Amino acid sequence: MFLTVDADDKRPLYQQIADGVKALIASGELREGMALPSVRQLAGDLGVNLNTIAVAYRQLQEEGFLRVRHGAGTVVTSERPTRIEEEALRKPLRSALTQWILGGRDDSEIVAAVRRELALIHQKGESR
Amino acid sequence: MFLTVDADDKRPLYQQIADGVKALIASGELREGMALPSVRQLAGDLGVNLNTIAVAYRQLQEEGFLRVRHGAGTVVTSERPTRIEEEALRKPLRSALTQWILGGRDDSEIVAAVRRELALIHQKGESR
Amino acid sequence: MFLTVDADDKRPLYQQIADGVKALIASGELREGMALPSVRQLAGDLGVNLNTIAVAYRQLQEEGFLRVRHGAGTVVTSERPTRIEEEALRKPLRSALTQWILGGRDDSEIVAAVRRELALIHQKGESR
Amino acid sequence: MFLTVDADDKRPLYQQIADGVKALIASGELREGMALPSVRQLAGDLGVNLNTIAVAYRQLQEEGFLRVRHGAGTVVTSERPTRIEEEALRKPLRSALTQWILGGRDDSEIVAAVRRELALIHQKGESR
DNA sequence: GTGGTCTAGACCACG
DNA sequence: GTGGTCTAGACCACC
Repeated sequence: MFLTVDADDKRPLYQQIADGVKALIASGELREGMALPSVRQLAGDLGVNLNTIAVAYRQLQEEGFLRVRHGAGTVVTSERPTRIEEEALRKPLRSALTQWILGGRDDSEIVAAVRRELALIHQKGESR
Repeated sequence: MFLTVDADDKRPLYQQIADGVKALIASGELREGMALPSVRQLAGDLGVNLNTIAVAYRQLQEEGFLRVRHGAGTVVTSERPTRIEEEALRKPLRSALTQWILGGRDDSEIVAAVRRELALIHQKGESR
Repeated sequence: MFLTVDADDKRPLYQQIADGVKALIASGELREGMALPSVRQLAGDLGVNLNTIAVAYRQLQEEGFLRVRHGAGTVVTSERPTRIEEEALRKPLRSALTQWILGGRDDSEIVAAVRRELALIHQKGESR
Repeated sequence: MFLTVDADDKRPLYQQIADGVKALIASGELREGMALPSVRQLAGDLGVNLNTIAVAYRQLQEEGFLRVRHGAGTVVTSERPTRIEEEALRKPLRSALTQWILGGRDDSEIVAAVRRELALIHQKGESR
């Protein structure tokens, strides 16, 4: 579990943690059925409040990524969320691409960066 | 000027407005030297408070996109911010791509969507 | 915390407060990691609106002097901004020196005053 | 007359102009009895509004630097303002020095910079 | 006319 | 508890 929180990040702590878990799932580092650290454990590791972890886990549960089994810890759910509607995915992508354009990149540079980034995301999950 | 604010959006109003202006600049709809509506005017159009617009404009000024001249109006800066370092651009891109992967898309689908989105962004600025 | 606001001062209140905090940091009275009063507390102490303090704190955060943690408090940043380029520092110095010359002082008087002023700035931080 | 206005400067235009004239007087470039350009002329040269120049000249007149002779133009006054009280001079000096300290300079560096700056100010007036 | 600042008071989000 | 956002409305400074 390589999760970190960054005080300079503008996102709230619980969001950073939830996003971090999602990234681990996306990369394949966390697979279906694998157990997550307990709320107490992770809170201790990251040096944050118990509540903060609980909020992150609850959000992930509501989104269907985790299953909390009473008294038996938290595991990555076997049934992944169904194919998400494209409309919801476009907004953050468009926003990210806009920043690249404003940063002075042309389309071919951006597409190359996207390919590079996708490779990096997948690579992490394979190295295990 | 096609700016809108969305109450369901999690971002604060002033951020939505600032992002909207940036998008207009990225698309070429707003070009160097063009005047923006006055804070009062835009506040009236969008149905938000005058101060909210002022905050958005000030942020854009600090980021180098606008020149706010006290007593005169607000115009798009002629000299755009220099090429932004890649590191700052990667985080939001990576985050957006992660969501696409979790949404069940494979890499080729994602790259196609990126190309589509880039075309859409540029298209807007050309229709004038 | 010896911060005051002066109605006769031409600078806006939030700027006076931000400058005051900077002066306390420069003198060493406020050191890395020290907590600042909450916006509500300081607003009450100075008799200004809560928002005015928030604006001052946000500006100081953007300049790298403070770390504002939502839900927790505000502390002096551990890593100070790196060495600032001389060009930005010269303008206000030149302006101040010009006034001394117009006020009828010769160079040796001015240099003596500068030494005196520097000593005063540092002195404050040591008396603790 | 080497006066310029800078749109990036935070000071209002009339203040930049007034400060510029003061700097020319301090350096000796403008001496007692010398005529200043007319309001119209200077407004045209700088590309600013007539009123803006008028405000700057009026401020300089109130401070005793200029004498406006009805229908006969504006000249640098022969009787310079008396020795200004030190208290008024200290505030901007202290503010400028604080910035140098925060910028990472130690006292000897600052004193050296002050000597350099004083020399530069005087030098300008001699080269004519 | 323009933008800038400030207030009082409300409500929300975070830890 | 903390800070963040927003409003309504006031007054000021600039051009």
